[in-house]
Amino acid sequence: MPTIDEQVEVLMSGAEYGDPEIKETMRRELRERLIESEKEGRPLRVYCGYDPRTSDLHLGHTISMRKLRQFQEFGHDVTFLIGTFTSLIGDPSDKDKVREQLTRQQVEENARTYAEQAFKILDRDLTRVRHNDEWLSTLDFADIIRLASNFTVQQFLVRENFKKRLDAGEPIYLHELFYGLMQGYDAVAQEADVQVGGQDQLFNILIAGRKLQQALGQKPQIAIIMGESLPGTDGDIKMSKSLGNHIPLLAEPWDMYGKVMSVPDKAMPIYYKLILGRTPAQVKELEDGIASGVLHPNEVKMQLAYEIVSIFHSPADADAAQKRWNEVFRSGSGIPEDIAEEVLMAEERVIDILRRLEMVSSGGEAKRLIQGNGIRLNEQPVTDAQATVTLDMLPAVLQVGKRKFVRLVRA
RNA sequence: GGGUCGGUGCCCGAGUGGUUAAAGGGGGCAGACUGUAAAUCUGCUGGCGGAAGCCUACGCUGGUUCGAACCCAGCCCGGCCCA
Repeated sequence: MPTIDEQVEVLMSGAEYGDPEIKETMRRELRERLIESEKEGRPLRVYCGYDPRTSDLHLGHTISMRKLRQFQEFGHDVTFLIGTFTSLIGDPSDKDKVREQLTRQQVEENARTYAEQAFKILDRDLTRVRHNDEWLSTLDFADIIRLASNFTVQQFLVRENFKKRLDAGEPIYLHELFYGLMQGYDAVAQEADVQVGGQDQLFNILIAGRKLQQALGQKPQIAIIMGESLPGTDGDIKMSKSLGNHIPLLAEPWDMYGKVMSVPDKAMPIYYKLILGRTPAQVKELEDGIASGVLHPNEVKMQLAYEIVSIFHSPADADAAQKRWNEVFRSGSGIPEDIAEEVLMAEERVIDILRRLEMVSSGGEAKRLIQGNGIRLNEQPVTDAQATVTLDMLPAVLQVGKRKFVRLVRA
């Protein structure tokens, strides 16, 4: 087992607070708490919360999960907290979308798959999975007012997120203030020693959580705020489902592989660092290798995709995805072997086949694709919007763009 | 409650009576090229229809008009200022 100081080094790595003094304070408190823990033989209670409003976690979430894993490896008590309560309430900020409120069942279902996904990183046997409606749903209005009385509005308004919107004249809903409060109460209810989160959670963890714990006579939790966030497939903006630049942990191997390959070259180093856990020295070696021409960027990216698929699926799946990638993009034929087959019963228009198989979303889209040479039949661009496939043309491979295929066969 | 500004296509945002399925940007998709679904350049970017054409769309509901995103009335929602 590493020494306390070594542990502190590992556990604080990657944490940033936008203020060196806070970082020092957190480092010091963590060290003290670790010593205390060792003396009392009591593992630290560590947790990170995840919002189950959407059904899938993505690569960006794995950064905090890796951090939890580190605590786990040092023998601490890790809780994977699922924010079921907040999801049941629903967030009315998208008011004109009338977001359908998730039912308890849906939330339960999401929560269940959440933990499954998380176990790709966390140790299943050592992870406590809890839902915050366990304690939040039992508070009554008087409790909430009492909790709220520990804060001033000004304390909330220093939060950058709110300040910016206030200055820009954008709405801030009252319930948003309560979200911070609820999350702070999570820390209280669990008597947390440590909470892990991203930059967007800085306020909730560092201010709301700690303050509330102190007000209620607990020792304030240590905040581990992960400094770097993972850019999405666009390479610039933080990965998020709502921006559509995410890579879901549940993505199929081939899709996951391709999505990683679509990440711009410039983002490769940070992926190696945050997702594969390469050390700064190793990352620098990669960068230097590419710069000097020793390493080929395409090979480096394929390696990245391969390793990521291996982690979240299996090496065998990664092999298959890579093989297919080579077939489609690097060999002459461009048609992979393992594609779906569809039986054609009678002559049918290409447009109708595509629509029937949901390879296009509308007839208009199909026509546009045909105009742009985006649809191929046996590798020949289809140029006539009315083209049909007759039975004596079978078997034939119909292709949309570079990555959607179907093999049409006789009955 | 009063004043005022605003609500436009996936998102942001122009448009203020007719050539407006609605400028521009982002995003997305496709093509070329390549080292990949990187980068770069180009094209496309409501639905149905073989086509002619039809339908839907500028917060909601009515109205004026040959014709409305655009004018009028009421309503709903938001920002700011005042109370």
